[in-house]
Amino acid sequence: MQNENVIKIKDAILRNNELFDALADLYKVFGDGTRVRILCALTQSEMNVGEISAFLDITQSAVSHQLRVLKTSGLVKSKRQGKTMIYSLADEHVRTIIDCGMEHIVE
Amino acid sequence: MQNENVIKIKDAILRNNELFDALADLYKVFGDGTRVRILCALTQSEMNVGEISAFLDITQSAVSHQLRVLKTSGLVKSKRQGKTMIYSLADEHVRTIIDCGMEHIVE
DNA sequence: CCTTTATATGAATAATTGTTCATATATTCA
DNA sequence: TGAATATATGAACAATTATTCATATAAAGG
Repeated sequence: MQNENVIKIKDAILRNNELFDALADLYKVFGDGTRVRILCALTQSEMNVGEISAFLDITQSAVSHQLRVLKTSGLVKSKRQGKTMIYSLADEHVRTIIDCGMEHIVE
Repeated sequence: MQNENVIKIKDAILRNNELFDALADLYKVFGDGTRVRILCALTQSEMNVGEISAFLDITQSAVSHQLRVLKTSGLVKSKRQGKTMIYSLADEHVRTIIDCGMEHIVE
């Protein structure tokens, strides 16, 4: 009894559900004070882990854990430079999303 | 290697801790599938609780709980119409923030 | 009033998550 | 190679949170 249209509609809903979940997952990453601080710090300039840690006064371990979250979700990228790892924003979208939120806050 | 500029920037960030927390709290609200669905539904048109519940196939209680979160954080508003409560987006920022996230997703 | 319908809310539970501590891995340099 | 430095990671713990179930409140109509 599953005609083509029903299947299409189901697919559409499924696709949308995945989209919503992806959207929620993205915002979840921004929904933590430490991660927002790291991202905002990186909007100013790229930094290595130690610098971020010192700059934001957060333990190295916590920074490292959160950087992994940020990298996994594609918001930051890293490059090795000798013993240190330099992190930077993955793309301009990150800046845009932060700005979007800021505008709502300071309204 | 903490020169004056670093210290200044650090102070600025520390003073803005409240801002970052506010920003994180805002994104936290978007960081849940149910709430994103509700918000997206409301971008189409205002709806009462029962309609949202049926439309998204979520229990009335869950919808009501999340609507409270959304209202407390200023993302939706409500008006009573007889026995029903009609919810709508509080302002255009909500739409903008969702669009911002969408753009990142579908890149 | 009493019943029905719509919505809100409180308590309990399960699941997720951020930090810390200890330790592992990786790179440089003596 | 061995020591020192930088970063990553795993386990454990505490805290937050989303849902469910039961029930309370609120409005409308008889």
